Amino acid sequence: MQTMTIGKLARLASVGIDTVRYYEREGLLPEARRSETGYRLYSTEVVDRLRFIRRAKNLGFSLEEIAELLQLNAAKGSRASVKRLAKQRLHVLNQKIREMSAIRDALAGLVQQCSGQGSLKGCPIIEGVLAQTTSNGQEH
Amino acid sequence: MQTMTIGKLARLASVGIDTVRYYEREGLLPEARRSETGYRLYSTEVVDRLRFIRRAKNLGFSLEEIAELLQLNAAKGSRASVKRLAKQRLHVLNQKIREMSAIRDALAGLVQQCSGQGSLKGCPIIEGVLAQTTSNGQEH
DNA sequence: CTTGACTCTGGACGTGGGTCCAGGGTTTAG
DNA sequence: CTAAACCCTGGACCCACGTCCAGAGTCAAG
Repeated sequence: MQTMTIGKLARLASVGIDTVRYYEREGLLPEARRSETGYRLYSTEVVDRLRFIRRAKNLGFSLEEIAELLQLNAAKGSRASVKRLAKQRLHVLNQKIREMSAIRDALAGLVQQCSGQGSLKGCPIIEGVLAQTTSNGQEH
Repeated sequence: MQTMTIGKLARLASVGIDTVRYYEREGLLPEARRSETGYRLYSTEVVDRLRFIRRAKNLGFSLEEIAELLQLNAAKGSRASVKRLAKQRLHVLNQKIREMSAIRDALAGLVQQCSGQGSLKGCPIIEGVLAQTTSNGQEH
């Protein structure tokens, strides 16, 4: 079997049919060949491409970044550019993990301090959130 | 100064005006008292409540969870229930951190293997994403 | 031939947490 | 008095990433 319609493709790649069409719209998949009656027809290579997309997504790449990767690939881009992209991703990822860990530690500290008994008056968790006498450099 | 309009409140709490109204709609803030001409009027306590919300959000609580916290507070809920909520949050947070770390490690491995030189053919990053001969227990 | 499974299109809807806008009224400084 | 700066409401819009729907055509099995 060399050619298949969208349903089979979707099944093989473990994505939804709508997702395939969505990726086509978004330019992550090339426009499919059509049968005489308008059905999209795919070769097995597209299964691989879809799996590539799915895995890159699992690695935390956004669809936009994946499109970029695919373009590099198609344009025979250099390894350097791929590495740059991956490093960027890695950086963002590390940043996020650090932030989340800080939050986790703060929360864990509060939970540990809390006896879990008694009324809310003086509950370390509530007070902990109330207190925090600014250390936040927020700002959108 | 005991009472203020929405703009000042928003400035003091470092949030947007629209955000304040949004929180009121969502039940995170009580409906404000109004002036004769319909302006919302706030006391300084509301600044604290807004800051509480902002900080809880910084700790990774969703608005829904924050509403729950505030209700516990208002209903004089027990410390146990607050602790339960916080522990839940902590659990989810740890889970996420673990997942992200796994992804980070996978990506870091690929980046390290990649020389950054040459064409894409044989680039460990691209191949790494292509390969991954299923280990994914994804689904929907 | 009919039934059911499959596909097509265009467009609406969903999430979470806001943000922005138009078209009005109000308050304050000069 | 006028202009600037503030406030009101209801509703549309934003992000990413899809998901679902209606209404219609197509294909394979029995």
